[in-house]
Amino acid sequence: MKQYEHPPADAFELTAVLHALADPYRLFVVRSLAQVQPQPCAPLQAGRPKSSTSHHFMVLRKAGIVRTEVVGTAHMNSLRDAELEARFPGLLASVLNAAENIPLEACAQPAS
Amino acid sequence: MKQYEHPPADAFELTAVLHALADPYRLFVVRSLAQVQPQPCAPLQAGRPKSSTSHHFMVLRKAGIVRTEVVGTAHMNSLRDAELEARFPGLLASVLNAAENIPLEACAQPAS
DNA sequence: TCAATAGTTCGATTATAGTCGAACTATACA
DNA sequence: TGTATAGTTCGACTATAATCGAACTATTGA
Repeated sequence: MKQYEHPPADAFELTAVLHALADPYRLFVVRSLAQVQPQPCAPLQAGRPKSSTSHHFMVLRKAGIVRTEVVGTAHMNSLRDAELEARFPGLLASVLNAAENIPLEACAQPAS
Repeated sequence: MKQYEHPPADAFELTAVLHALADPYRLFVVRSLAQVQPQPCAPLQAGRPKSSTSHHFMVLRKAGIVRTEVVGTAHMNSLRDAELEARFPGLLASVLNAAENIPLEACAQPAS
């Protein structure tokens, strides 16, 4: 049961985290995980092909925002919220709070 | 004395703000302005040509992070911190706080 | 009115990032 | 031992963004 590499919290880079959160679809994923955790990739695809979804999850993983555990055929994703909070206090919370005005579905759409 | 267009606070877009802050040089500008405010562009160039500097200030202005007032030949920049705080509470503060570990000079370098 | 200063705009170039189909891997389960 | 399911990897293409020199605009102050 091969698992993923995840950067340790002290290797998180602020600009990488901000960049990862600056994409509407990735923000949708993060918001969805904040509500239901953990979740596999499939229900979060929002109409994208699997290859695009996979790419965005990789960006989130490399930035340290998401942890992915392989459980059978499913890859279960959860937020590394405690580690992010320790490293960048208040950052994720303020982003999630700021996103609350935006309809969740609107975020999910592929580029218009 | 021609002035700039600045978006109203309720038109700020979260992803645009995050994208603007996700660039090392722009983060350097924002951190510098947080320390000394207002400042013209010139002392913040950090070795870049004027055209690059101008481009980055435009991104910051369009996102609503920076306000630029034309005063004589100088363009005085300041953070729209109160408006950002009202629109996205805690966001700018947590980014500035998170950036404190990073040496300010390191941010300023053009891409390595 | 002329030079100097501060910054913008333009256009070209390059680099980075997103998108997608197709082939591939790994697990589960019949 | 198939076959279905979940997700990755690869490679090509496209879109977006950064970079920079050169020409331009606006203001100041001699």
